[in-house]
Amino acid sequence: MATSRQVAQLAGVSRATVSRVLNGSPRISAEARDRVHAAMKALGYEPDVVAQNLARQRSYMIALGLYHEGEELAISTLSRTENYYYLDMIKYIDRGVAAAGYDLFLPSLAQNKAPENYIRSLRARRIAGTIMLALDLADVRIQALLQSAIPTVFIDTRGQGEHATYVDSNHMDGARQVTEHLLSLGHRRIAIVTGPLTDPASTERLLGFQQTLAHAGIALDPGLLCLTGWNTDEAYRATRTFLEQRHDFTAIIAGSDMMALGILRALHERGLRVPQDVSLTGFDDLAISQYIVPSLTTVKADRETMSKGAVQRLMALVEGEDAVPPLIVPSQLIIRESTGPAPSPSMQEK
Amino acid sequence: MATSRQVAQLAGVSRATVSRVLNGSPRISAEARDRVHAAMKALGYEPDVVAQNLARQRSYMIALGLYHEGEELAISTLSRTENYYYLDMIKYIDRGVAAAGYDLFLPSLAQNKAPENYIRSLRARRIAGTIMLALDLADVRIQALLQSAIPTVFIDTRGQGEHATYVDSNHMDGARQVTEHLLSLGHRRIAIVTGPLTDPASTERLLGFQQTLAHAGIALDPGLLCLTGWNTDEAYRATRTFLEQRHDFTAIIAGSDMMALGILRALHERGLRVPQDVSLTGFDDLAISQYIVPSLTTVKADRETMSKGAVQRLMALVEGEDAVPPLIVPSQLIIRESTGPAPSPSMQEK
DNA sequence: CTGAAAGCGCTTACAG
DNA sequence: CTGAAAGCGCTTACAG
Repeated sequence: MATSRQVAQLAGVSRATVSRVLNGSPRISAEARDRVHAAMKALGYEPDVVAQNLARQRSYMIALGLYHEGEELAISTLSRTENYYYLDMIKYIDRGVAAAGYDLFLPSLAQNKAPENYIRSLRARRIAGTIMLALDLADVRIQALLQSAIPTVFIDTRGQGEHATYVDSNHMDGARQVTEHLLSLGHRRIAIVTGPLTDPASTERLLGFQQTLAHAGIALDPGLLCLTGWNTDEAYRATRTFLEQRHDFTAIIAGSDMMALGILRALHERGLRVPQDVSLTGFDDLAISQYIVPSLTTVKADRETMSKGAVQRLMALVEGEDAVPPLIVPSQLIIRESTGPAPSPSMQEK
Repeated sequence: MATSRQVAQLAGVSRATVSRVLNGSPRISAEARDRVHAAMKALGYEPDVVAQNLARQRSYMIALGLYHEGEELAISTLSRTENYYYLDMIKYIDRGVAAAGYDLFLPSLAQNKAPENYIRSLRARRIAGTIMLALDLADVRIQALLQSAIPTVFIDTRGQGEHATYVDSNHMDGARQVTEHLLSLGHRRIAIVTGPLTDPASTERLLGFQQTLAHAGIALDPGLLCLTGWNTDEAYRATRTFLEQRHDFTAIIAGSDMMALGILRALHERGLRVPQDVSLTGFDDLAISQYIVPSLTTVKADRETMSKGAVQRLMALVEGEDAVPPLIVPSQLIIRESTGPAPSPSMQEK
């Protein structure tokens, strides 16, 4: 590996000049610039990122955290079905961050063992900022992050602070759309199988559901509310238990597409057909949702817009802007095979 | 952020001593150690990783590359359905790497624009080693990596070199198991819908399939071989086209679970039921495969063993061992709902 | 526009 | 066992 010293020598300039050329300083003569560029080419010079980071006292790395209640803040959790939703987001985040000249860093488990060191370890790496996915605002590490001066954008959690803002989808409106869709198909007894209400996304959706029902003159039956975890397996198990107690509904709104997959199986095992016997909807619109049989009616979260918005906001925070406003992205209902008219022996049409 | 200088001052020792304590040097007095530890606690000291990396001329970061033909070597590709298979692997890799005191680094797109700089940029970061998933050995960057002294473990691609080894699953035996399973169910006309034969995994499986058929006295009908891409959508489209030409088979072996999902939809749209009309099998055993309806018979790749083996081998390479032997992990057939007896109007039982 | 010098916060032979 | 000093490869006021 060639060093800036060698480049300087070959170009017949000082290392300071090499550095200036490298960093696109304006006060440099065209001639010096050309000589340095030629020398860099000749030597195959690539600046030492580690040394740059030390000298500049900052790095061009963005930490990416992933979090679900009780879980670690690590990429490991990506393999959990409840996190498939984040895969595209990571794609767009990676691209956005790369375009801005940053790299993604994934803090691993080792650092999470001592929560009180979380911030310190980010600092020790001169992390420029962090993007946090799906987390629990009450977590001590998150609180520490909010207190710190580290620029942060939260996705799917509404964390705000002097150096923090968020990006989220409009859960309430999504719930409204899907509820109206089911109502228009004649469904009156609609069950909800969703994630814990400690998660604001669940609560907002529940609210949208409730309001829409109320508009239609229908009271929410608390016995049709089934709370469970966000992943496929938990939804599957919860639905099995739920079906043993109740089956006087004609539709289920699942908290996510991956949950819907588990619910679909539970219904299947019970001999209930979708959508002939029960209509089923999800949230998210994952890649697989259009392929499963039946394909899934769902509320699409515009993850591309959210991710790009997150990167753009993070860069603003990194540049020193404060009071960066949050972004709420619209949700969109996508109708597929899993929803159909309410079966006739159900409630009468209005 | 406290520095080692402040720690030294508070403890009444030199910075060299602080450094020695930090790195667990044996030649240090218990008394000095205690004083330094106390000072570190008092100041909330966390060593500056960037400075350590520069001084040591190495970092404790492992680069993780992901690659499919024509694609970038980036985490972005994780969102493609053909890469869901790698999600658990990343989990185990992250954990293994963290346990060894390393962090994961995801080289992003920006660096890939200039392929000739790929190695340099890894070097410039003092990357300790790399783990490469699913890639094309012929790629120029991979060739450069093999030439370089950077320790590398390939997963699912058999790259070897002085500083490189690989971990793979036993594709041929997996193909044998699934073929025997279908034969035992009375299937005689079996179609294969798989990824391109430029990928050795496909070729090995085809070989296993072919050999097993031959053992049973059956010749491979080339018209029952359908080559396409690894993702869900490509498999779906290819199967649709395929079904317009042929439907004189009673079973399909898909190249992966995600491909099977697309094939399932194509069959569904054609009015063919699984497994009553056509049996269907996958490869991989993804989390969703047990939930989709019908649940999928598949060949499980033991991703936990593969990943752990990869980390262990990478650490050996990083420690300077050479000629680290590769690891081939056994495959295991998992029988679920998507396979059943060949329908009666098919070939006669033997 | 350009260079000499100090500094970023560690580590590590070299002496003792 | 411990310290003084040099070094890792850059960047950046400070002069000129």
